[in-house]
Amino acid sequence: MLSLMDEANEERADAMFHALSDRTRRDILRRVLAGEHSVSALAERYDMSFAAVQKHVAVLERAGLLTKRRSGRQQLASGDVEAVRSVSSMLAELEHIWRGRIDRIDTFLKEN
Amino acid sequence: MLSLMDEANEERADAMFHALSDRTRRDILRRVLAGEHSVSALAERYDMSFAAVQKHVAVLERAGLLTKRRSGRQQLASGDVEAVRSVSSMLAELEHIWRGRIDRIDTFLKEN
DNA sequence: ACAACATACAACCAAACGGTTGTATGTTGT
DNA sequence: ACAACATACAACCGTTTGGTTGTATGTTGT
Repeated sequence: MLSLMDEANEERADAMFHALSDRTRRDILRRVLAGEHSVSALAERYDMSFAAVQKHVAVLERAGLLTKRRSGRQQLASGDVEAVRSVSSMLAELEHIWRGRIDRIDTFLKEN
Repeated sequence: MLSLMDEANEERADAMFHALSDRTRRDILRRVLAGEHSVSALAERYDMSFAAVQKHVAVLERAGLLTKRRSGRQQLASGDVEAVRSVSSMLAELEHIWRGRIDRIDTFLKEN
């Protein structure tokens, strides 16, 4: 039960950090967090094929970092700030682990 | 000048997010944030070869997420919380971009 | 001195990644 | 109806990734 949820969380983490590990994808994410953009509007901004940009958008979508909604023949992509926050909270957990270590050191120093 | 700094930052971001995109590496990072561990002590914890774990440690080190110090024949790895914070601040920048969008929407709604 | 240990690194391999081109499927405007 | 547009997706290709084994180098304790 617990390990299954952890497994799912780790999988989400894998997908999110992987999605964020590419420059073009981070740039796309900035644009779609600032506002809705169609896939072709996004593609115009980069020096690569439409298909390449479309794949990057798909990676971000699979990671949950953006969602798409249809508007006529266009697919409008929009950044999901909640997903960004969930990545932040994973990092906050890491910082929390570190703080525990520092607290242990402080306690040791004060008691000796 | 500015673009060179951005280039360096993007490269750091690439390395950090890539380092964080692997389960085993995130787990290693948790351990070394909690306290110093030798590479072989870390390797004992995982169902893979010593060399594989050593490579994971090297990836985390190149990304600046951990540092090593020699102690006799051991190499003690320690997590760098500042690097974790710098990743957090990249995400905070994304959230800031999103907030700008929301503010623009709010302003529009109030003025109309 | 030397055996055991801790680490690093090269060479190799299958799988995944980031890009390409080409094709299929909807949607729009005339 | 149909030409143009917007998107999706398959097939392919060179590079990178995450793993392996084997070997070299340094350090320790007896």
